[in-house]
Formats: sequence, C-alpha cells, structure tokens
Amino acid sequence: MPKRGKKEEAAKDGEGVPPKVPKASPAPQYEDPPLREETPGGRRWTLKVTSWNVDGLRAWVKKGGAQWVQEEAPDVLCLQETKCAGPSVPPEVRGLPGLPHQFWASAEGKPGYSGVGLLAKTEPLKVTYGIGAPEHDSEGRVITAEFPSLFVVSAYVPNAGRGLVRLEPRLRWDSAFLEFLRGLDAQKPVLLCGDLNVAHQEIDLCHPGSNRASAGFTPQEREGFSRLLGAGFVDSFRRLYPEARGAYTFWTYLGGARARNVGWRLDYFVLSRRLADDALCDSKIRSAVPGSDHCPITAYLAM
Amino acid sequence: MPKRGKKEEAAKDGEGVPPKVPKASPAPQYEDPPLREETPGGRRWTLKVTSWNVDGLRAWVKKGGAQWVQEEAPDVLCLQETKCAGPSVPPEVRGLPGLPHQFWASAEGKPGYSGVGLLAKTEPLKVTYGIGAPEHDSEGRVITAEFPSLFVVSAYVPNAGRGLVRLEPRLRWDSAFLEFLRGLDAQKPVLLCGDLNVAHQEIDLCHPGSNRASAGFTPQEREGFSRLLGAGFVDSFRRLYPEARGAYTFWTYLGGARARNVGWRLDYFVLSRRLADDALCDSKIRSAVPGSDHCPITAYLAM
DNA sequence: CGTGCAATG
DNA sequence: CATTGCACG
Repeated sequence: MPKRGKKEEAAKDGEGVPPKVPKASPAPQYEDPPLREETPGGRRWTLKVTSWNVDGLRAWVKKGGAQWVQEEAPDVLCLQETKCAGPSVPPEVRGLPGLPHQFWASAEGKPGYSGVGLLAKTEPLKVTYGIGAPEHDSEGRVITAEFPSLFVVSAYVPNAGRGLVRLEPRLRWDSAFLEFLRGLDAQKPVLLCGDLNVAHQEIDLCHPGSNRASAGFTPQEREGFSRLLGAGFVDSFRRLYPEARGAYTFWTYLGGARARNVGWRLDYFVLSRRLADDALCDSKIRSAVPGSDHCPITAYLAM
Repeated sequence: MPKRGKKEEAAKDGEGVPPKVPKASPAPQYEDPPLREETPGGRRWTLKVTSWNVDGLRAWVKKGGAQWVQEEAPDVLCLQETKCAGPSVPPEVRGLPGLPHQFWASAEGKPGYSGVGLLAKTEPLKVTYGIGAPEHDSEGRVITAEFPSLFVVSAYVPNAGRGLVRLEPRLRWDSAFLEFLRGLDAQKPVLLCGDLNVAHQEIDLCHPGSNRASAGFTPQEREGFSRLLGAGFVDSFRRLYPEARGAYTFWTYLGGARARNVGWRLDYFVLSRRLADDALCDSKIRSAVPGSDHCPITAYLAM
C-alpha cells in the first residue's frame, strides 16, 4: 500500500550513495514500555493473544517465526497473509507446542494469495469462516473462533490496491465486516485481531502528508475505521497509549524503511467496549521481531 | 530433458535415508587429461573458445561465472540460456576484460526464455542472428560471428520438451539448422559451439537405456546429429577421445545428479572437417566448474 | 532443483 | 524488496 516514491527519502547528498540509515531518523524508534500485568481495576491477565501478518507462512517459518511464537507462548495465535492452503502448512507450525487446535482459510482458486489462520490452546466451541457476504468470502480472510466468554476474529482486510484500483470493493468490505462484527458483539464480546489494512490517524503512520491518496490511508478507509469505533469497539493500543508516536506494525521492504522506522500501524486488537473496559491489561507491539514486513502484536486480557 | 523418475537411483536401503552420494558411483567422475597444446601436425593453438549454457546469466554472475571466465580468458565466449535481454546484461559481463565485442540475442515476447550471447576479443567482420528460418528465428537461439578465417556460431538448440511435446518443431529445426551450417561451411570453416540438446551416442549419457524416449536422446534427435556429422562436420571431443566415458556437460539439478555424475553430454564444439583436421588441438570439458546445471567447455585451435 | 517471470503487497 | 505460483528445463 505505501507506494511512495523515493523523493521523500532522497537526501541531497551530492554524488555520494545515500546512507541507508540516516543519523537523524524522521520517526523515533518506538520504545516499548514494560508490560501492564493488570487491568486498571486490578485484575491480572489470563488470556494472551498474538496476531501477525506473516507475509507467507512457509518463508516465515524458515526465518524462525514459529520459533518466536513458541517463546511468546500465546493462548491464541492469529496469522494473516499465510499464502498457504491448509495442507501446505509446514510441520513446524502444525506441531507448535500449546496450540493444538488449528484452523486455516485460504483463497479459492488463487493459490499463494491471502489466507489466514487461527491457532488455539483450548478448543473453541465453534469456528466459522468468512463474514457472511458472498462477495468477500472466497479469499480466506476471516476466521472466527467462539470461546466461552468471547469471540476471537483473525482478519486480513483487503488492500485497496495500487492506484486504489480496489478501493470500492474495500469500502463494501468495511460495511459488511462492520455488520458482521455487530452481529457477533450482540452475542458475546469480540476480540478482533489482524491486519486491518488501515492507519487510522496521522499519528499511525510516518508520512501522513504524502499518503492521503495511498491505499490504507484514504479518508474513506479511515472513516471506515472510525465507524467501527463508533459502533462500540475500541482500538486497544491507542486507548492505552494515546500519545505514542512511531508505534508501527508494518514497514515496506522497499528502501530500508524498517531500519528508519518509516512505517504504518496496520495491525490491531479491536475490542468490544465492555471487553476493553473490563479485561484489557495491555496491547503490545513487538517492533523488533523479524520474519515479515509486519511485526507481531500481543494483547493481554483478564477474562 | 531428463525426466527420469527416482526409480533408477532409489537404492534398496531398507528404511534408512538413501545417501546422496553413493559409494559406488554408477558413472565414473570424468578425469580431464592434460591440455594438448598442438595439433597432430605440430601446430600450436592460437585461438581459445569457451562455450557455456549459463542457465540464467544474472544468477550465473552472482555465482561467480564471470569471474571464472576472466580466469579462463578465452578469445571467444559463447553463452546459451542467458534468459536475459541485451539491456539487462549485468555490468560484470559487459566489462569482462578481453571480451569487448559483445552480441546478444533474446526471445521476442518471451522475457526470461532462451537467449544466447557471443563475446569476442577481436571485432568480427560481420554478425548475424538466427538461421534464416522464420519459424525458428524469434527465440534468440543463434548468433554467428564471421572472423577472417572462420565462422563461430553460438547456438542453443530447442529442447523437445517434457513428453516430447515439441519434438516435431525440434526436428524441423535440425533440418533448417543443418542447411544453415552447410551454407556457412561453403564459404569458410565453421566452429559451432553450444548446447545442441542431444546426447549423440549411448556413451554420451549416464543412463541411455531409460532415456530412449526422453528429450535429447530420441532416435530422431540422435539421427539429426548423425546427419550433421555426415555433412562434413566433426564432434571435436569425440574425435579426440573416442572412448572417454562419464564425460558429461549437463546434470539435472534434481536429485543430486551432478554429485553422482549422472549426466549428459549436450554441449559441443562441432567443426568443419577441414578445421578439425588442420586446426583442432584440444576440446576440454570443465566438469568441476560450478555456476549452472551445465559446465563450460573450451576448444583450442591453431589458426 | 533452479531460473526468471507475473501478480501482489 | 519481498512473497507465492508458474513455465521451462
């Protein structure tokens, strides 16, 4: 989605090769504060959920992603952009200790495109696929697991595409997805995890000014996210850290963006308000973890 | 072209993982004899020509192919399967010391397919592309350089394809190519270099028995090569080493074939008979040189 | 098994 | 600058 040219970064260094990591970084590296172990009400966390856009599950495994997950040891793991059908899931993932219940969705007729996974320590009561909208349910973008006290949704929201060629279907998705989440929320609290493919506010990306017409930061996509919040959902990270700058979860591979923290916050834990109020302990961004062009995020809830 | 199954190699080792390099190699490693510096008539070599199917020029450069060529220091270098249009030739090749005159041909409308090159120390009198047969001249398979005393032809003969799906056009090629070479030979002696995509006799591949219906060893392709020899051309290597076994220039990447010398002799220097009689000093196979699924070959002529 | 493409991000 | 699948070998 960030298809910015080099102009923003091209320093006027004369003839020399521009340094890959300029001394004065345009955005500060995000400093991750210590874990908040409890809710404001003093309840200690009992549920740990990690979400990660892996940008190709098989390559991610080779880069040690599964190893990191094992150390992180979440109770639920939500993966996006697996680019991998269920039968091709590598054994290193199938055998992840503590996550025996695994569910996979992939795009029909488009091998290597999209795809999400949801892995859990305990068996869900029920698992569903998609959002109940035929237009959007053939690309392996959503898995919903119902647990006794909440729904967990692993979602990979469609990218609006270069030149915004797929902005219209994306906006239709936003509406349909919101209705889907409302439906869940009417039953039980919802924990939505994943790559929502939008940076909500200017603070959520490094270069807001030059990205007003870029996929992931158009007014329409941002409004879609605002409507989600208006419908009784909470952006967990931003609630806890309203002023945090440079907190990104995605950096394009192009031009060494990650080393300079030229990034976007595209990955979220979005919670039903009552869950955010009662259960949210912390929402972490694991900026330093390699393995993908996105980093993992982890939420801690007191259930 | 070798699409043999694993059955030939699958040893009955019981449960164990079969070793990649069995102790008893089915074909001996080829032992390259010392260079013959002179013709039988006692004339010392003055022209050194190297030919190599590089299987992708850009990858080959990264694997040090250009470096090896620099050390080999031929007067003429013929490359096949460059998979690279002229403008994409890497600078390491463009700047090869001693080979300033460079000519490139590539497949029209099929980027990354086929392609040949011819590089020379001295400027050719004339360079032509193709073989004068419209059916065959759009794939970048032949470059002919005319020098004062001979033609040098860099050729990548079309593969008959898996299941011999392209055997018919290949046989038409063989006829047209022979006519083309006859026409050259009527003017000046010819040195044909390249991947002729045929193993002529049983001695020219490791597993003749199981490859009678494989591209590169069908009776029709072998007869095509026999016709070439019958038209007054000489297989330089086989003339000099009529009994040499295990002398191959290609090994499929599959199954560790190269380590076991399960190969084919597909790359040749084919000379006009008068050139073979008067000028041929040696014809070498550089079996150990890495960088492609083919190895380079080098001819030494006393011009 | 490995090349270089194409579509996608 | 990466991923995947693909055609080709």
